[in-house]
Amino acid sequence: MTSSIDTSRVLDRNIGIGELARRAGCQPETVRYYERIGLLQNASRTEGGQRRYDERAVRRLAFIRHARDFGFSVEAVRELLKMADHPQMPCHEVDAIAKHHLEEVELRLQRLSALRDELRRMVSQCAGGKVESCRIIEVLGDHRLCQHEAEHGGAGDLR
Amino acid sequence: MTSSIDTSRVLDRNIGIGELARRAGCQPETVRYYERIGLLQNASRTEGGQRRYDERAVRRLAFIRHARDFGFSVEAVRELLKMADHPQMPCHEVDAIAKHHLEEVELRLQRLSALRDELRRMVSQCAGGKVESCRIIEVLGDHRLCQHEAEHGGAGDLR
DNA sequence: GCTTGAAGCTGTAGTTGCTACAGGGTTTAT
DNA sequence: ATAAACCCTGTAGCAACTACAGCTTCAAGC
Repeated sequence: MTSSIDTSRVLDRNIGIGELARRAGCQPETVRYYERIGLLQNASRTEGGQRRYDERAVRRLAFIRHARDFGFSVEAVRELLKMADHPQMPCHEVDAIAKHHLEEVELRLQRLSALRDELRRMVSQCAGGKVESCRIIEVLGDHRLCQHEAEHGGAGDLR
Repeated sequence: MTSSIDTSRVLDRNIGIGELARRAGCQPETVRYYERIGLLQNASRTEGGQRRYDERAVRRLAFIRHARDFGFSVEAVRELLKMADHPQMPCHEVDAIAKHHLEEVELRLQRLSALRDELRRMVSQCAGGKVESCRIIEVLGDHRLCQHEAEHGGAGDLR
């Protein structure tokens, strides 16, 4: 929170990339990266060429970081920003992006919990003897030992 | 010479990279990649320089793919293979790798389900009006609107 | 005004685990 | 002999940063 007495005018254009990054919870490199890929517009510069930011930039970067933390892809964030920049637009697109993302998250959750079950089973069945008779190695070596069969060709991106 | 009686000997060394890949559920490029990074040993070659595999290679590749599908990193797979190659070793290391992986999966599950809840909340609260009053944009713009507070600096890798 | 240490600059390369070419050569069946 | 299918190497690309190297600038203290 900007507990400001005045400072606003002085500080406003006086935020360096380090402080900006710290306040939004990322690295300066990430900020420069976002600028390079166009999520942040080119910052104003000092005479010496260093970037200087204001509070608006802090909010924008925080928005980006927050959306990224929510797992939105950079491209989705780009869309969301575009919409956030145009408050008069109807928001069904925002909604669509979020819903689509929600679906993907739910899918990943399903896969991941199936994976967890299988791992638990593997781990619990390992008697702790020799590799020869290790249940984990066995299961990994023989797909038929898996409990759930679906998508046998590969679990896809189950990160 | 190639009398059809013992196909096993003839066929055994006669698996091309395409068939190998198909049987293990991946692409030829992936096989070459695994060879390059040392997960698969250098294949024997025909006079013309094409790779030829046997059944053992099929099993090894299937093991790798299966472990990867389980979300084990390539480095973890490398360890697991080393151990699978030495059946007389005690298997507690295998167990440790699997347990460690299980923990990570469970952590990801927790984060992901928190994320799902938040997304559901966001989506359900969006009234479908203008972006101006869009709950989703609001939540993304203001971290304090999140329900769960933990790890406020960023959710880390919550894919 | 000068010095010093922290912070910032650009550009490039690395990360993970593949995938996708381009531009050739080989195998196999007919 | 020829055509189709397969395979080769090497390089570049993907996402989303991160990590340098080798330099310059800024801000604060004296």
